[in-house]
Amino acid sequence: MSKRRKASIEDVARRAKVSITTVSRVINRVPTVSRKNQVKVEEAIAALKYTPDVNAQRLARGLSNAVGLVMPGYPGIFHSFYAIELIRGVGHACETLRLDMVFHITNGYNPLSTAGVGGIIFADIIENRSQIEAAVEAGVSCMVINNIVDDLDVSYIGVDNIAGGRVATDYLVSLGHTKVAIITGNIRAQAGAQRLEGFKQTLKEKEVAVRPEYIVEGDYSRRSARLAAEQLLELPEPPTAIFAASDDMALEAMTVIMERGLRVPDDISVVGFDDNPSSIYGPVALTTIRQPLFQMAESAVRNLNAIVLGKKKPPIRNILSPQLVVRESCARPPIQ
Amino acid sequence: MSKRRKASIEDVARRAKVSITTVSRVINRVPTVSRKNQVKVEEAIAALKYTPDVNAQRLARGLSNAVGLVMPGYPGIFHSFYAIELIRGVGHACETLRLDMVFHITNGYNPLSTAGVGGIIFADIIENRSQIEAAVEAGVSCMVINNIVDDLDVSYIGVDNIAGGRVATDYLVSLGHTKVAIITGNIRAQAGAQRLEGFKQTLKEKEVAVRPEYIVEGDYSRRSARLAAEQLLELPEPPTAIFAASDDMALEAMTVIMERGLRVPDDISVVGFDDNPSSIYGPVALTTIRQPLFQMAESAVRNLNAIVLGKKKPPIRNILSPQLVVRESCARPPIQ
DNA sequence: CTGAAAGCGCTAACAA
DNA sequence: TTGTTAGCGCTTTCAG
Repeated sequence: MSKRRKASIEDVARRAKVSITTVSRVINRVPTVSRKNQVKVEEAIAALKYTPDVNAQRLARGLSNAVGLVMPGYPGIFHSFYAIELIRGVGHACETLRLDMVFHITNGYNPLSTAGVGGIIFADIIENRSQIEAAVEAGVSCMVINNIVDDLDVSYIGVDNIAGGRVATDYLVSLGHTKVAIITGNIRAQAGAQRLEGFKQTLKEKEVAVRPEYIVEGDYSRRSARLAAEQLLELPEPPTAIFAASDDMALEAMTVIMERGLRVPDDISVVGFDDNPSSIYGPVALTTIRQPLFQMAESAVRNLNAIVLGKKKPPIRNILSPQLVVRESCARPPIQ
Repeated sequence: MSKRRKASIEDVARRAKVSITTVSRVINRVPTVSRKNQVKVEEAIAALKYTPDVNAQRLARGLSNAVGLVMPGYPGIFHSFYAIELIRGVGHACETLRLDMVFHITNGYNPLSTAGVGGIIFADIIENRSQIEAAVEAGVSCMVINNIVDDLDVSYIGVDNIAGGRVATDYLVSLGHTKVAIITGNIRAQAGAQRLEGFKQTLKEKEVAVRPEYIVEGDYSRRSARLAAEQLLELPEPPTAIFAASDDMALEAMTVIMERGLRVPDDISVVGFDDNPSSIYGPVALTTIRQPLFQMAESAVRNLNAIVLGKKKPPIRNILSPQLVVRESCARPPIQ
């Protein structure tokens, strides 16, 4: 392993007997290079196994081809379909746009090293806005997913979570349920809070009692859902329908229900949120609210990139409508 | 939003009435700065909201404070405890070492942009070695997790997967099982193949038949485990014990078993691999093989960093012993 | 179509 | 303790 210094553009130029500029041109696919030089340079590059130094490129260009993805590091986040889909989506978009994805798992408080990235995607939940404020202040373009931030100069894309909560709840009520419970997501985050809000709104409008004991807090983890479901089932008057703020939690709730010898949907109806494909494979396919996470993430990257490149003017704001996907986990309530 | 150009080190120097070098010194905490200048510079930095340009730093230092994490993007990877723990571990270590984590999800074939990172961690499965070879060739330090690569100048850390497979299988056999099946991991990856290898070795040594129909291939996803478990249970002579190459798969297998009205461990024993905490919460706590993924990931980052900084000489190679964690999912086989 | 030269913002000798 | 200066490797005017 001769630890020879990495070849630089100068080495290539020398070897190809052209100027550094010409080499730069072929690297960047600038068309104004003669076929002959083009070939010479490419040969030199191959021979020297030359790869451009991104740091030098970024410095010279004054632009970074990296996008930051920041996610809160609370327990369970990584076990959520939600987070995973966003990572996949961002990762995929970065791959096709040849962007680096700088991934930050954060507690939400530590200052972020916004440095070195062209833009930042704040994914998932933000309990605390200091990081995003700092990023805006530092002049870095920001894109927020699933969290409406109208008072800052940032873009966002997300689903209408209040509407999502409403659609789910409305469906359950329309089936005839009056004892409907919710296992919430993290309610210190906007998405979780809004899903709950939609739930309450609909119940009120339909004149169905909103019982405090039917509102139990989860955090998107299966574990929290198990606890929540157990708590719900042990109630003197258990609900006949449960809306879980994520499919993962809905799945776990179904498992708990079945473990107790009850049936879904005969005894208890369940609706989830996300449209996680794995919710099709269980014993009972889950009725859910679809939010196109992967696409949202991809779109976030593309738009952010366009902003960074100056091709679009921020803020870009995009709220999608969540959609009910009816499968097998809901039915009319059992007759008393 | 006055899009004023970001303050540079020169602006700070001018404002603090010192040289650029002095500013650089306070940024980098070089002790030889007078208290007075120190304060002046800090004030200027605060006033200008200055943050160093990492690209310029990296270029000047000839060193990148970023580490790459590359993971294969095959379906299901992100739903695995395995991948998640590694991401968390790497992320955590990066956070404490103030390193950027550049995350690459790859198909294993596309050339990696190794550029711009000080070192690369290849996590999880590598079906194809071209990327790692390219990285080595490019002179980037590499650290491979859970995959022994002795013929390349790379470091690795991992668990002894053959031993893991042996321990699990041995435990089952020692309980008296003779009809023991395996749901493998991705066997195109070393870890998956070795777990299977350990399984076979032990069976042979203990003179228990290795039946082909008892070896069914999974890919660490719950879905694949469900399919595998169903296939196993539908055999004319179903196994009395199942070793799944991940806890996720073991959990899914248990679910399938229970759905069919069979009991764990009374009818069928199950052992997993990982020691995923969520395998404690189900109806039957899972017996499993522990591999300290989070710690392995952290250690990978620390060692890699030490190598990049020249504080340790590669290759650093570290194979840990997996450990059996006995809980409730295994018992003696049922009496015929 | 090509090349010379001026930076990009910072670090690290080296001198003072 | 401080400042001068020469790069780090690349892009990008601007002339030719």
